Amino acid sequence: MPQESFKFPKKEKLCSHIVIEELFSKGESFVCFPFRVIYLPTELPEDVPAQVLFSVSKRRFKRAVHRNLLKRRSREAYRLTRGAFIEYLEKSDQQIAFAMVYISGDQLPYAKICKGMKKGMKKLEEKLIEKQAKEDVVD
RNA sequence: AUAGCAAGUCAGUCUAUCGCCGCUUAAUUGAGGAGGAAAGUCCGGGCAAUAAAGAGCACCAUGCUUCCUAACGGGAAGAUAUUCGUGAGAGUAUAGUAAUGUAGCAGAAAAUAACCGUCCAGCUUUUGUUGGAUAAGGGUGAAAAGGUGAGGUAAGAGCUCACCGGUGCUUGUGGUAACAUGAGUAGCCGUACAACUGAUGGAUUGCAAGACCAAAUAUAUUAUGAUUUCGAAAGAUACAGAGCUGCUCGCUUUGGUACGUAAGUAGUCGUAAGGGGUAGGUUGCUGAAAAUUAUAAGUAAUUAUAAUUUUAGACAAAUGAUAGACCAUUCUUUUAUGAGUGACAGAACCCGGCUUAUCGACUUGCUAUAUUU
RNA sequence: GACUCAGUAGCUCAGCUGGUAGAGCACAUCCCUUUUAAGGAUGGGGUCCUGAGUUCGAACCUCAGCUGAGUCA
Repeated sequence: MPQESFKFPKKEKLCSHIVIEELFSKGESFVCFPFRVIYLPTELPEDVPAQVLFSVSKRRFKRAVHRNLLKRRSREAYRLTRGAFIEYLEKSDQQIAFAMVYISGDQLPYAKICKGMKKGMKKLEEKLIEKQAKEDVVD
């Protein structure tokens, strides 16, 4: 068992204008309590399995401090829980871009966000497996 | 002791593990990484681009004095008036009214005031009416034409006088000055505001400014190759007309058709160069009107000198999470445990202010009340 | 990040240089009509976004705040 890497460098953040626009116009989405996940398997400019973007609406949280705090918490949760998901992607040789949009009305503590994140990752993995299975059938 | 006023300071602390951002190193090696308001974007600068000979008008801002400052609509120390507070103190206002403009409603009249009233004269038997004098009185209004008293008068009136209030001029004293205060003298003195007058300042746009490098795609332009279209003269062939000549050959000449070449024109395709420039990248970007400490000058804002230090630089945007201990505080209650809370708020080109938000704690000076000595 | 606007009746808007806040539609009542619509008459309805200031007096002028739009790649 190789030691799990908890690093989260800039390569794995979604920064490209073009990919983001494509993601929000073409991507599919589902809700998983504190988050709304939008995903799109595409080719990425960097050599990594996945790129993520975290977003907190200005409409729900007026103050920059609160938005920052929630983004940090969700980023931290992703960093610690994504191990299995990345492993799966590497095995199946896919690249994916996805966005996590925070939709809860109040500020949740770290523990709840972490729970939601775990559920979200699992669900996303299942969806991808389903999709690939369909493609295989079509081929 | 309680309650306050002013000025200022701090903005929970420490340890471990796993991370993030840029810098650095041979190396996860090393040392860093959010505020007093980073906020609002309300003023003033730096910096950049564009524009510009100069002047005036318009427009906008400011408004007592002296000082501070790179500059300001900011600040410091004062002046006058006024409001709040028992008080320490706090707030607000302050260019000018010569000409021009405005002052709704009410009121006789809103700035060269005569509606009622008072008085005089004429006419009229009286009631009344016409002409004049008069600002003492009149339910108004935000504001009513210096105030009080006496003299005076037909009735009144700064019409005259005394005292008081205010104004202009001359002048003494204090103060850098605003101004304060005293003496003399004059006319007896009409309010407020402004778009009006005068003084000072203001070019516009903002780092998404601007500068540089530059894939992919399309391509101005240039060079070159291939190909296609158009295509003159000369030449040759056949045909037609005319002439030499009546006919044929031949010759000369005209016409048009086909052939075919070079220069040239236009298009298409390829190759090379190439400008502007998109994605993206680099720069602008943090060493500065810098910070800290000390000394000196000044009532103070602030300034000068010396020493020390380098102290965030991201760009779909870093500065976090978890665990434990301590600190402060709230609730419960078995009084030493348990549960909870930790203000406002997050750099975005950089400075100086202003304004707004803010839990709790501390320092210095001062005030009021009560008690004790 | 920088900059520019707006907020007035249930809705859409006027109100320009301070002096009683208005129009259209909508609503209510009455008239007209056999009835409805249309038409006519009358009426109600306002924290002028909020709070200070200037002024005798503020929807309007000044300052601070709140909310909602827009422009710049």
